[in-house]
Amino acid sequence: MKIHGDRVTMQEVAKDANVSVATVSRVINNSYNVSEKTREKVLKSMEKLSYLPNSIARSLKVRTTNTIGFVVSDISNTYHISIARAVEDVIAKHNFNMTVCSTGNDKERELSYLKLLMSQNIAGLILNTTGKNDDFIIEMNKYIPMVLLNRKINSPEFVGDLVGTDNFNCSYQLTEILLKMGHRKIFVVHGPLELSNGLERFQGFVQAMKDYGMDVGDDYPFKFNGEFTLNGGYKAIEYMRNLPERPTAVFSQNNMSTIGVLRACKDFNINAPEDVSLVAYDTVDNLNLMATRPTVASYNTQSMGYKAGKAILERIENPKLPNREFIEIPEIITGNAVGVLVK
Amino acid sequence: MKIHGDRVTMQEVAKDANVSVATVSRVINNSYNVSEKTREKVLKSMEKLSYLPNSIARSLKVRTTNTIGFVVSDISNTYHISIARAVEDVIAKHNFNMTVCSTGNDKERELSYLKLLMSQNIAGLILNTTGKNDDFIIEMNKYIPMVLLNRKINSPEFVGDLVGTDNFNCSYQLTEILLKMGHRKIFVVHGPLELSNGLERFQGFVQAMKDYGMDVGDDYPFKFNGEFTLNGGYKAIEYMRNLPERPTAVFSQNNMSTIGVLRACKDFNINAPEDVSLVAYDTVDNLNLMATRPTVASYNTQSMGYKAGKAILERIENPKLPNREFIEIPEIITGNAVGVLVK
DNA sequence: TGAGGAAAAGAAAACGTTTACATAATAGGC
DNA sequence: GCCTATTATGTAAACGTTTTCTTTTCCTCA
Repeated sequence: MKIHGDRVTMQEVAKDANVSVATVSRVINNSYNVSEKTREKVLKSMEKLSYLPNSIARSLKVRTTNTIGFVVSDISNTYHISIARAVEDVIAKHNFNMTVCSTGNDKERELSYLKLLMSQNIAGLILNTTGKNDDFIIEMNKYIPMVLLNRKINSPEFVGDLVGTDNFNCSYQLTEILLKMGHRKIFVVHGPLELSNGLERFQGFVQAMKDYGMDVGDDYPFKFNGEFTLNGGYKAIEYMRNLPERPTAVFSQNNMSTIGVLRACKDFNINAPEDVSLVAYDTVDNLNLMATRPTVASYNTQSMGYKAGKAILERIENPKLPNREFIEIPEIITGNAVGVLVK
Repeated sequence: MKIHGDRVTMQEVAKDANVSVATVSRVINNSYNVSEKTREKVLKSMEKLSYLPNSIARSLKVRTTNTIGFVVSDISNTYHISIARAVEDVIAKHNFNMTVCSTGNDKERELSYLKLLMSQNIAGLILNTTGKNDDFIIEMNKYIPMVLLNRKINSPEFVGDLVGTDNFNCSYQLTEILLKMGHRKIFVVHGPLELSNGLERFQGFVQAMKDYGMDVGDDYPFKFNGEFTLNGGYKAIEYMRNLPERPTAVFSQNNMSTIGVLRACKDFNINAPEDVSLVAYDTVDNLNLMATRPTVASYNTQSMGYKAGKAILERIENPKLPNREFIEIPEIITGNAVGVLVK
């Protein structure tokens, strides 16, 4: 628990350069009132002693850090990590770094991470929330600039930006692809409906169905909450197999459930597009190398991360920026797992 | 740049509870010398004011933080991120969090990240080094406990652990699979030979070839430095196409180059195993869903991350632990892209 | 040459904790 | 009830910076 040795401090640099610590501080933060001669002297001493500033001490004084919090349901989800990677690129240029946290959509875990981050005085937060800690987040938001990822916070008090996708419309569009091909019995593997993105995607599906004359009510047989997880997607297909009537198409509403769906189809020998057609919200890793490729709505996660990174930096600079929304447009990539329904 | 408001401090809690700050500090760190009565009183005040400790101030005093640095070439590489995820799970239980950094194998970027982390007084570092900043790392290592990932540091001064794979033997083994099937003209897409893992994998290949009577010298025609990148893997195949003589098998030595190889094969209509057989070090995402599946040496990255997380915690607790090595055993997964050579 | 002002440098307080040390309160033993 | 040993609490210094306020040094110009 104890650091091995003792690092060299400003005091020592000051002594070595025969100036006061204030002067050393000034050359480090290159403020203007320091003569060229002493600046060089100090720089030389810093070099000689290989001085490294203590960010902790600095942070205590200036009351902010160089760290951005990045809190998502699962950092190992390629969707999230590729956003994170882009964020990193943006903020690294400003000498920021990034603490990443996976909540697993668990209320307690999210809360404890948020508290930890807040106690660590992070400069800003990029958050894909579980939706279960709105009260705390609103409180935290009074101190920490925030950018939301995909999931909104239901409160007028929230101040910050949102980077996300057009859940409703994109979902509508994907559903329509199937509908236009004649599919009507569409099995939807949706996500948690408490989450704004889960709900909106589901609603997009419902609306499209409605517009084509299908009513998706409580008794609609072809739906399953896949929880946006791999396991959930797998279970959805297991469930589907046992239905008295088979759907002709499957619409999985996020990348993880899509992978689950694909694995289950493989395991149970369900072929696409012969047995079912497949469409999916989000793309999956190595899609172009896969044997069975659903038609997907692919988002440019790099661009999303870039925007999120830029947004949080701007918001740190100016915390009272008006709320903004950055909505990404998907690219529809047609796969080989979708076919016209032949009756 | 300025935090919105002012958070509540220990002073205020002390005032509210009508005790000294020392007492508040004591109940927070629940040291023993505090009566049940005042403990309750303080706890109540903390609750009432929703007090959150200031980790920065604490860190300044106790000279350590709750943060682990995780520095790898590319955090969005599924291999790394899934290790990171496991590390996170381990350390989160101890109320640590993790700052992740991608060096892109760039010397300067790695150096600036390491300096930043050191100035931030991280408690420990998990490092997949570029191999280009050994001097600084050795210096840093005097202050910060370290666990290396896959790539060694060439210095007797280094104190820390290594979590890695048995590069030489595993590479040998994969090569031998091809050799036993009759392949002799094996195209090896290796990594940077300055890196310990790059070199050892290459050497494993060379040794296996030698043991089967093939000499892989400077003039061996079937090799290409794919730099452990996707692009590199792709270029390797482009290069291979233009060789006067075609190899009968390809051995790509990390996951990124394997993806590059697979994409290139697809683009150039090179079929496996008809045209070439494919083996690979590391597995790739969604392998089981892919049309062309190389035979791979798959590592349990979760277990590796678990070990790395555990190791760093132990080392933080006790910095003068002897150096340790945790070498993971691969699972060979036979794919459909490997075939016996028919002359 | 000397006064005045600008520029450079220093002294010291502050950021919010922890902790060694000092003091006050309590309990136990007679 | 008094003394002592113990436990509980308080005081103040320290962690390594930044920054305000002073003081010193250096010019410029009459």
